[in-house]
Amino acid sequence: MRPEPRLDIIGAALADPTRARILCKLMDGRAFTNKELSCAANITPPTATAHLKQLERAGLTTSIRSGRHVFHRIASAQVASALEKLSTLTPSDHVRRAAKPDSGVLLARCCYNHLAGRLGVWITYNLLDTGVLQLAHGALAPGPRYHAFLTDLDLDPPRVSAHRPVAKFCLDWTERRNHISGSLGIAILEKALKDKWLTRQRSSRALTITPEGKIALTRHFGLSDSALDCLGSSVRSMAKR
Amino acid sequence: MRPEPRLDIIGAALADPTRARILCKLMDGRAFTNKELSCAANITPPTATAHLKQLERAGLTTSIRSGRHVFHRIASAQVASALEKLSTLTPSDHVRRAAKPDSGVLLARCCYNHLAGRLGVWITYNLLDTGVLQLAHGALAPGPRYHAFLTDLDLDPPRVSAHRPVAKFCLDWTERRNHISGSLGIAILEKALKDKWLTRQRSSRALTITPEGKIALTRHFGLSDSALDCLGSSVRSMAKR
DNA sequence: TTTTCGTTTCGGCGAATGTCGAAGCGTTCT
DNA sequence: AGAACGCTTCGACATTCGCCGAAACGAAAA
Repeated sequence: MRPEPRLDIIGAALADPTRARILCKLMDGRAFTNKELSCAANITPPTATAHLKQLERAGLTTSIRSGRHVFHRIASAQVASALEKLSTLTPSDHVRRAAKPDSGVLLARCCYNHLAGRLGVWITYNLLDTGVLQLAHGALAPGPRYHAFLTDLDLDPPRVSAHRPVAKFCLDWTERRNHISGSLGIAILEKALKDKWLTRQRSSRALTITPEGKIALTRHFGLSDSALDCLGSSVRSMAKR
Repeated sequence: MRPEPRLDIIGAALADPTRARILCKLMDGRAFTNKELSCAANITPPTATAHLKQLERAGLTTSIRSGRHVFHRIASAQVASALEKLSTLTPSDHVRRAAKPDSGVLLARCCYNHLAGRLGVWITYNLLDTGVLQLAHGALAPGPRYHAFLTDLDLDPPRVSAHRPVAKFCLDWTERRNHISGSLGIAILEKALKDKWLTRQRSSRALTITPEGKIALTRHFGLSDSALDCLGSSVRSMAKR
């Protein structure tokens, strides 16, 4: 047949709004059951089954049985990153119409396994400003303060290999600006969740900044009150448009 | 509404096999008319119009009128790279069934504006081996022989800025291995086409290596006869599976 | 064992969509 | 001006697909 990639197979899997919602729900990296997903997407379990089957056949998700539950999750980090990249292309009028300013999604959210949203962008630029990371030919590399930063946060130095970058840019669909993924990005999100700087919200990828989190983020990433206000107000100002 | 990216909008645009074929045809970076595309996709002009309208509405393509012709092309490099990344996810059984071993697509093809396929992979590793490029924390950076290489090939030194990497990895859907894009990748393909080392094939992204090209590629990228045979035979060996 | 519950299969309904032929419109060539 | 050509719109047809309710299946709990 045609010696071309079958874009339509994956496209068809993404083509339905309901499936897109399911995928977005799964994009925080956790696994969910049929019932949870059908509830989140406002459909009945039979319909969810059909959708999940399609997603799995297209290779976008995987499922494992555990007793009478079946857990579904994104098939791989590769899939997650391709989907995130695709989100970038969403026509801007749709994003603006869809994004409720008071939802936390614009402020802080997780992107498969690392931090995104305005907070993610902020942290990234702070890491660059303070020399923890630096730009080298358009790519992110450890900077002079890199090891001090790891010690400060009590992080294991991520295994730095040629094939697994410490940090790389990941384009954010709400901000259209880069934030960091890579092993450092993953470690930061893990740390923030473990120490309860951020807590997951029930039914979305949004994250909430706890009081302790505010203190810690201020200390480690220079997230001043005014910066927080600024993040908040820029969210609010978007609502008026 | 939902504060989530509308993956389904782009998904719907990709969902149809015919549209996928059109996109693949456009992925070589050139612009084509309605008629050319309808012919390539085995549909009538009216149908092509409908498809191209959808692609344009989804922001994947752009069109410009020129007299009584309308040329369509991929909307941006960003779209091209997202699509290429998405191609990576194509279920492997479909790729294997679809890829005819004797078509040149596996050997050498262009990926929007740079070189891909086995030749692209080969050249990338050769550039790394010879110190033209080097790995720095998982990213590509110019190596010690970088400027000598540019002089040797009579290339203008691409503008190296922090925001426009000289070279970056681009995952190939046939090889599942990295090859280079970025300004250097673009320059190499341009040079190869201009000096007729490679010629485009009529109706696909595949490229043909000319006799002069073989000599030049041998000189500049160490592409020995045995390496060529190896590339060819590994193509052949894939056919048996 | 019986009950409960999560998941899946099946059948049917309604909406959306890919396809084409015929016809209309605008540009270019003769 | 007239003919040729490329693109688009329109109408009609067949197919696909999302969705749900009812019912079946299978594992856990009572």
